Amino acid sequence: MTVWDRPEPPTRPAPLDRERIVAAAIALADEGGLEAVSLRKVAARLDAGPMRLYGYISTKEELFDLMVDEVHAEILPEEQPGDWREVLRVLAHRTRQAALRHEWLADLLGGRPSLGPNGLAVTEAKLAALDGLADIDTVMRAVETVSAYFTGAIRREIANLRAERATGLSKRDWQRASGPHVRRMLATDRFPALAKAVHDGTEVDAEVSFATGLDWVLDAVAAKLARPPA
Amino acid sequence: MTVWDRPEPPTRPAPLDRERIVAAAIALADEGGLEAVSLRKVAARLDAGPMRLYGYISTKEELFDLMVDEVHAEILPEEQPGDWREVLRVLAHRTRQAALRHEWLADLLGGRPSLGPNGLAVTEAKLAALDGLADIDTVMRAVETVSAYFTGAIRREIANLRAERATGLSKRDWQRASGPHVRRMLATDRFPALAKAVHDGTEVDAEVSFATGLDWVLDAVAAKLARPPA
DNA sequence: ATTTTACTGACACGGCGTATCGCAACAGTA
DNA sequence: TACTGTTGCGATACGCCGTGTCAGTAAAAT
Repeated sequence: MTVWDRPEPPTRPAPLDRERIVAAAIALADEGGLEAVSLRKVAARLDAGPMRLYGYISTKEELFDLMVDEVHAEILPEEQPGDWREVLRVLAHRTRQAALRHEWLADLLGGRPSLGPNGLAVTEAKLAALDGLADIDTVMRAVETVSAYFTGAIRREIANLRAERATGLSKRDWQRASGPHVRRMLATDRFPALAKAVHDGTEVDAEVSFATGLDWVLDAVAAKLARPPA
Repeated sequence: MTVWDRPEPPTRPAPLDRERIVAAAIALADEGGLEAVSLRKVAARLDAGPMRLYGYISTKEELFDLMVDEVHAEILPEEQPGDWREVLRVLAHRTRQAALRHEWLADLLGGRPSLGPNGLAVTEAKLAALDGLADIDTVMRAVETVSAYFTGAIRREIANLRAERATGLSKRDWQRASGPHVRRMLATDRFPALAKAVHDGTEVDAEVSFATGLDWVLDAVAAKLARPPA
């Protein structure tokens, strides 16, 4: 039996692993948002049928969890510099930057506990930075408070960014309430303080605003660390 | 032609309005979470075909916006008592309570700007509370910072609550890392600070934890109000 | 060489959001 | 009272979704 008689060995399907699946999903999400991620499309990117994925994940939600954990790897800096304040500040900013790179992260942030290896590593870094500076409960409260702040701030920032993009209004115009609906509402003078804020408020860079609020919260933490609880 | 010959007049479909639609959607979401809300099911509750809703909303997202605005009506207290701090604290707690009543709110909070009448009214209340206590930009920063904190904190609280419910673990057990995966991770001693926190941390009531972090942030705001920015 | 195991992928199911469009009920006119 | 214009309802349909089922097959174990 010569070579010519023998068929080629059947091409085994390209091997799959979670890494490749997650990478494909992230690529899709980066391009078209979370809603562009479907198991069918992820599988198609990997030349596989949708059902193939169920060997690696058992639910679409799990895929999202893996995606978030993957981004947490980007968030964790190689080496931690400086004092606790610097560590928390850097982690907050890196999370924000990750969300600007991967806007879909804003949809997932805080939506489920991050128990993946990278998520845990980030939490570890936060706790380690404060370790020994106060009793454990205060430390945990501090980490949770800072995290809650930047989670919420990032979500709002991305939400506003999308709204601006969708309406085609610049941030300045939006703040000036150029949207017809908001303008009409403000004209009713049922919202005097809001109207004043929109009218007189300075345009602020999103990053500056984020950093300022973060500093306030860090100040608050510093105050509690200095004077441990009664 | 007697009555008996004439058919009854065709029953005109029960009139619809946004209020009834939103109420039906909220009921569905309260029962089965956001994912239980489909235009088809909302319409079915109102004895209507799905397409009927498109006269009142043009997209499912708009329905979500209306739902959020409706809950904002619950959040706004009838009368505002006390000083700015009290106002912000009450609004934060009422938002949290609304999210405990309507857990799906956690999925939507901060996801889009709240420009409905009730959402604007809540923002107005926050701004009005601080009006005149500092320059406008500081006031806005304060409102945003507090809002970011409690948005993030509420999301985390609901996320944890769901995780506990899903795993059947009590909060205490979960904090003790009884989940096999987390326990295994902690055993690797790659997360010493986290392990210590889990092991030595006191169990804290969610509301207390929320209130504590909130007070810290309010302290930070108070400090900035006292000493206006350079 | 044979049996067992594990995995793939085709198919199917039920549900989804929403575009299209014929039709029926009302409002206005003569 | 007949007619006409307008409105808006709902049946149908399209394409997509997540995922259960299951027959087939290739690898591994015997």
